[in-house]
Amino acid sequence: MSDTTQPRRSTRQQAAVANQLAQLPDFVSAQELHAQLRDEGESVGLATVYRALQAMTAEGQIDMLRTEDGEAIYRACSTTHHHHLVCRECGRAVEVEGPAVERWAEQVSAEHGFTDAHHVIEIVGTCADCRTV
Amino acid sequence: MSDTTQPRRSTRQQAAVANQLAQLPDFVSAQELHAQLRDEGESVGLATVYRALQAMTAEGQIDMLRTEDGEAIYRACSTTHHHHLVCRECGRAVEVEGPAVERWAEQVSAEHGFTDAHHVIEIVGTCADCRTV
DNA sequence: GGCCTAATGAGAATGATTGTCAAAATAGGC
DNA sequence: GCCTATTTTGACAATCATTCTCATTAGGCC
Repeated sequence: MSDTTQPRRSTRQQAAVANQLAQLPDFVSAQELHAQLRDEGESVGLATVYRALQAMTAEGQIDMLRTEDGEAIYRACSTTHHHHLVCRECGRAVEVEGPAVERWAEQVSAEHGFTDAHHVIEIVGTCADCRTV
Repeated sequence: MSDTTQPRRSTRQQAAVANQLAQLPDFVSAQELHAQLRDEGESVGLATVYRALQAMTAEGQIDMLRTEDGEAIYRACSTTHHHHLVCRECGRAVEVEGPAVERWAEQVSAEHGFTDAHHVIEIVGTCADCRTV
């Protein structure tokens, strides 16, 4: 049960989702993405959009995170490993890196006998713009 | 909308929620908290549990964050801050601390003008027991 | 005690997400 | 190009946390 990453079949629908996502600068929810595709005539079933997003997330091709109210949002992601600093008011997200943290995570995992470790870090705060309101 | 913190009326139910939360070392979902209260005979309506948790979160008395699958979980603020190292096979979780990471998170937030920042770190790996299977 | 108003609770409503399963599409061998 | 085994799709039902509704109950205060 290793990550034998068996490639999925390539279909019009999956391509449409990947394409749309690649052209969007910001995070979108599955629902929004589905609506956009429909508006562009590239109609894809809602369940299929969810499945495509799940698959791409599992394969690490896109980033997924949660809004303050629990909705999952997705975005095409640069190949570099990074984390997010999200504003709890406006949802604006900043990508941040932290080599020190990467090392810490590796070390902690190793100390406890864990292998093949991945980690997720989310920092939520109030950004300067929202604070001054 | 400053912290005019107009005090809510104090009721048995709110006290029960606050109390229960104060005695739990870790995050719990509203559903779990509701079940626990029921089991202890201190029955409180589910909607009321949600309302109490919302109010306490708004007043900054407790922390709220989201699990990977979007469920809201809550914890009394005073608990020692720590993170989790979770096995992807058996679900076993180890609590870990990392002062360096805490400092890093604070620093990154400040650099980008974010205030009042909280963070969540989850490390997922395969533990020694599950690897040897 | 009695009044005013906020808080409660039971259940309905909401809304994102996931499951179901027959029909359609893909990859590969011929 | 054609056929077949398998995967993927899509419409809709099902799930499940969370919120809403509204009649009833219970604080706070005189």
